[in-house]
Amino acid sequence: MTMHNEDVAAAFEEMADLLAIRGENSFRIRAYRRAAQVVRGLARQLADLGGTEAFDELPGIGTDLAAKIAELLETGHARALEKLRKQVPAGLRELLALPGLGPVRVRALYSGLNVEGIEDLRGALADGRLAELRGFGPKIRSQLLAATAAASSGPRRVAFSVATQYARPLKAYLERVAGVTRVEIAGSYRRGRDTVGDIDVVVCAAEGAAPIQALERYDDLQSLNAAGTTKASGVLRNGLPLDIRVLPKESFGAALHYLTGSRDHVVQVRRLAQKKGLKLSEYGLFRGAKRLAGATEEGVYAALGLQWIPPELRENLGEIAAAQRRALPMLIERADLQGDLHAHTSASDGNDSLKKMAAAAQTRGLRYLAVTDHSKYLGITRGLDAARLARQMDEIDKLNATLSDLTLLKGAEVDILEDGSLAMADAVLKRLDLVVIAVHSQFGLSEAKQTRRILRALERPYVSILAHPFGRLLGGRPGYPLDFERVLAAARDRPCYLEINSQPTRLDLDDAYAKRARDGGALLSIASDAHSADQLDYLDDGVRQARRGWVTKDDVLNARPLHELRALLRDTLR
DNA sequence: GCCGTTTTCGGCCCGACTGTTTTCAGTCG
Repeated sequence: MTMHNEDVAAAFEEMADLLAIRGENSFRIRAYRRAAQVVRGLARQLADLGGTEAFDELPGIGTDLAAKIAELLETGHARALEKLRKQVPAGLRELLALPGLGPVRVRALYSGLNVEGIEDLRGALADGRLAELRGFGPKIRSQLLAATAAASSGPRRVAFSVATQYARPLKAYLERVAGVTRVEIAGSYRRGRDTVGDIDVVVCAAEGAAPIQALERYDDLQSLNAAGTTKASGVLRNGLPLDIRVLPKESFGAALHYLTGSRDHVVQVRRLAQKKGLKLSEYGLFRGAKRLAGATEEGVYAALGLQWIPPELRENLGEIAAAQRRALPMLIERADLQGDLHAHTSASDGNDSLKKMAAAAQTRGLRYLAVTDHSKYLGITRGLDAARLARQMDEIDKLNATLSDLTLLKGAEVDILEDGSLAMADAVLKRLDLVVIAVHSQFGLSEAKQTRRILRALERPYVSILAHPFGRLLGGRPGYPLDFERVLAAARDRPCYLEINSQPTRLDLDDAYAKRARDGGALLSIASDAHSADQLDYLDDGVRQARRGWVTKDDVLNARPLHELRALLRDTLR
C-alpha cells in the first residue's frame, strides 16, 4: 500500500491520543500532534521528499519522528503505534473525542469502571455506576449523557458558503447591541478555509455582559453551554458550534489575532514574543505589566518585527518567517481579476441566457467572459454538439458587436473520456478561443489510470485549461487519486493552465494544491464555473482559496488584460 | 519528542470557564 501524507498524519495523531490516554508527558504528545500538522500541510508527498535526512529537516520533526515516517512509508506500519494499540483499548479514542472528556477523565473511566468506549459509557451512565466515580459530579454526567447521544450524529464541518449564511446575520445582530463598537467573525472563517468547524466571534465592547446576554436571546441560537463575563460558547440551530469573546478596544486587535488562529500560527507568534522577553495573549502584547500593543493586529505584528500577515496565510506554513523577512507575497485580490474563463448558459446546463450572463459580467466589472458550455456527452444534460456550438459562436459574434466594455470568448467545456481522448473533434475545437477540459465520469479509476488519462488529454492539440483537476465535491466525494506532480509538470510545459474552480462545493484546486501549482510554475485560472448570472460572484470564493495558496496576481491567467490573455491562449491551441 | 544569537539540558503559549472542591484540576480554544 502507498502511504500518503494524510496516512502518516493520522498515525501520528493516533499515537498522540494513545500517549495522552496513557498519561505520558504532554510535550511529547504535543510533538506528535505538531508533526501530524506539519505533515498534513506539506506541499509535496513525503515519498517524493527523499529519506530520513529530508524528514529530519522538517520543522518539529527530529531524528525519532523522521525514522517513524520512514518506517511508515516503507512498511505501512509503525511498531511504536502497534505497541500502543495493544496497550490502550481502541474505544478510548472515541471517548477522548467527546466534549468534556480529556485524557485524565478517560483514564479514570477506564481504570475505575472498565469503560472502554462510548457504549460502555452509556451503560455506566444509565445504571448509576458513574455517579460513584470521583470527579464525575451531576453536571459532568449530564454533559456526558448529551455527548454520548450526540456522538452518533457526529461533529462536522460545513462549507464556507453555509457558514456565511449564519455568520453574517449573527454579526449584524451583535453590532446592534448597545455598547458594541465592532464585531468580527474570526477563526477558520476569517482565514477563508473551504470548510468551517465553528463560528468564532470577537466583539469589541467596554463591558462583556451585555453582548453575552444579547446572545442568549438570539433567535438562531440552540443552546449556550458556557457563559462567563467575557466569553461564551454555544451551538447554533444548524448544529454549528459558536464561540464568542468580548474585549475592550485596547485589546481588540490582540483578541482578533488570537481568535483568528490558526492555533499553530498563534502559538508560533507567542513563542516569538516569548523569545523577545514579551508576553502575547488575547489582551495584548506585554513587557511586564506594560502593554506594547493590542488595539490592532497591525500593531501586534509590528511590535514583534513582523509584517501584518493576511488571515488566509495564518497556518504556520512559513508565513511567520516570510513576514520577518518582509517577504510576504502580494496576494491576489478579486479586483485583480479581469475576466472569467469558465461559465455556462442555458444552451447547456446553465440557467441564464448568453445575454444575461454578459450583462452580469459587465455589472461586475469583468472585461471578458468565456462561454464554456458542455460538450455533448453522456451524463451532461443538453450538451452541445458541433452544430449547436457553431450556432452559439455566431450568436457570440453578434453579441460582441454590440458590447463595448466586455468581450465574450468562444469556448467549450469538453469531457475527458476514459481513454484520455476528448468528447469533441479537433476540427471543432480549433475554431474556439479556448478549450476547457474536465473529467466528469469514471472517478473510481486507480491513480495510475486516472493520471494517464489526464496526461493523454494534455497531449491533445487544442487544450487550454484543465478544470476542477481533482473532481472533488465538498461533503460529496473526495478527489480522485492523481499523481499531481506529473500532471503539473505536463500542464506547465505544454502549456495548459490549471483551474481553481470557485464553486463553493468544489474549490478545486484546493488551497494546498494551488500552492503546489504556483510553486511548480503553473499559471492558474480562477474561474466561477457559473451556471447562472448570480454565480459569477463565486469568483470571491475562488480568490479566497487562491490567497490561501499564496497566489499572487502574476500567477493568475485571468488577471491579465485581454490582449495578453489572447496571446497566452493561442499558445494552448496548436 | 523537539529545539537552541540566552541553553545539547531544561524548557516547551496563554487564559477563561466549569465543576467539585476547599484551593484547584481538567478541558477547551
